[in-house]
Amino acid sequence: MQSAPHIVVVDDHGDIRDLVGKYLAQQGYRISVAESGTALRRILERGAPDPIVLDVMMPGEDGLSVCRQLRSTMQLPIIFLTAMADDTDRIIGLELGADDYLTKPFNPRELLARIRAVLRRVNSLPPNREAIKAKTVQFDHWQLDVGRRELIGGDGVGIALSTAEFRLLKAFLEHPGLVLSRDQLLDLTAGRSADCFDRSIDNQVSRLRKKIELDPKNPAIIKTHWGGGYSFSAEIASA
Amino acid sequence: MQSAPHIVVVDDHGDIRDLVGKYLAQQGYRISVAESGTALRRILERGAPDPIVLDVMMPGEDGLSVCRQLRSTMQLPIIFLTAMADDTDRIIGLELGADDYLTKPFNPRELLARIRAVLRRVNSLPPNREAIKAKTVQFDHWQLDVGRRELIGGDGVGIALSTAEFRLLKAFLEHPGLVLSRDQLLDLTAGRSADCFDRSIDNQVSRLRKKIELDPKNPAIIKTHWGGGYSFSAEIASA
DNA sequence: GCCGTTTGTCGCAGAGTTGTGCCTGACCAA
DNA sequence: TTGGTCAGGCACAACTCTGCGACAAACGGC
Repeated sequence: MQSAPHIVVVDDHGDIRDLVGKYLAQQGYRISVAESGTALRRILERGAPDPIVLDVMMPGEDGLSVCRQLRSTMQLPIIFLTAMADDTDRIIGLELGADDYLTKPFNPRELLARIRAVLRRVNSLPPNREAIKAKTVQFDHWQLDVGRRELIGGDGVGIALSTAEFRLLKAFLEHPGLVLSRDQLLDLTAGRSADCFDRSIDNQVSRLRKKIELDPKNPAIIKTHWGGGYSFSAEIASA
Repeated sequence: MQSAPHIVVVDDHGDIRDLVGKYLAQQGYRISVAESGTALRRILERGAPDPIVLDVMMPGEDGLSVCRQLRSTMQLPIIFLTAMADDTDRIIGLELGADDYLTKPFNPRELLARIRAVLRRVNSLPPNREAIKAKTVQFDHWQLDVGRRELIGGDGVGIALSTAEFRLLKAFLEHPGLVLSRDQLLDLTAGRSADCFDRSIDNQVSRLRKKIELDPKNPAIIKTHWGGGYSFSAEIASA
């Protein structure tokens, strides 16, 4: 959680700039807005922002050419806004190196979700599939059957895990001991659903704890790091 | 600490100039006041100040145009004062290159906080992530596990660090030996909360010392530089 | 189409952390 | 030595973060 990310919104419509800017500022981001590619370049001179939200359709220089030009000089995450729901344009945008796109009219919440996803990806951990090549993994008094997505207790009794629980547990097993932020966990659990409220991770952790911890109130396997995230602190042995 | 920063307050209201000027002078800053853009330019001829506090609404030439003109000729931190609580205007200010803004009526303390934040940003140290690419760092009789956010003592016993403690220690490890001012430390520890009273750093240092120093009363690792800040003076080896 | 399961969201209460006030003691300059 | 400023440290308060129960929406099987 470094200092708040800096987002630049580029759109020729004042009302969209207002709406988006206001909403994102409210969410704690540092916002700059620009009405054209030229104005954007002026902002960029004063330091690189984290992601850029860029309208495709603008009079004069359009978003695609701005993107093309930016990409040639610097590595910046770009999220496109486009009025055209036509897939062709989406694909062109992504081909140019956009990290994501959104078609108007859009829900501000969804934009927020995309932005967070992009930011997550930028700070993402390298994957570590090695740890889990094995068919079963042992930790604490459990044995995880990766294929069956099932936990087997010391007494041989199996407990079924839901998809999300299994993904979360796998993310932990692939990065044992590390303190993982909620954003990283969202990323690791293949945060397919563009959900933005990372409190959902809290809930998943809570549910998982209820299944695997002897005493869920005093968790011994998944530890909480106040202000930091969670870590998996049990010994792991793959078989 | 170098010589006190020089702040120019530009507002057409005499009472605000007095109030703000008096308060900031009391805090140890060198203050100039101006009632208009013309007066500001006269002050600027005599040397560039550090930040400018600029009212948006002024008769004649307003703050926005003053800002636009300043930005075209020199690189100066600008903090806007605006009576309009409307977010649109805030964003317009940022678009023009303001570094921060404040809506009237404002708390002088908050203005102070913003000024300090801007000054911190201007004097900020370049980040030095290289030093800590390694997974663990050794110093004194400790070994810091960066991923686990844990200190391991010579006896192998781990000590958990809180988020703020970990950030502070990391800041020190990334700039070993350097005397870091409280402002720089606030900046390095991602001083998210724009709190102005740097005594909080003292407290963090105190808490950290209690955890890592053999004798917290006679600190050997984190040294105090009277009137200057703190420095990390242990040998560091990354593994 | 209905129903059970899963999963995200909300809201509140509790826990832990972190900032602030205040006092004491250390350091520096006359 | 004396006065002033700055740092250390304690304790409290405020704050933020987290845990979790409850609810609702989404999903999938039948």
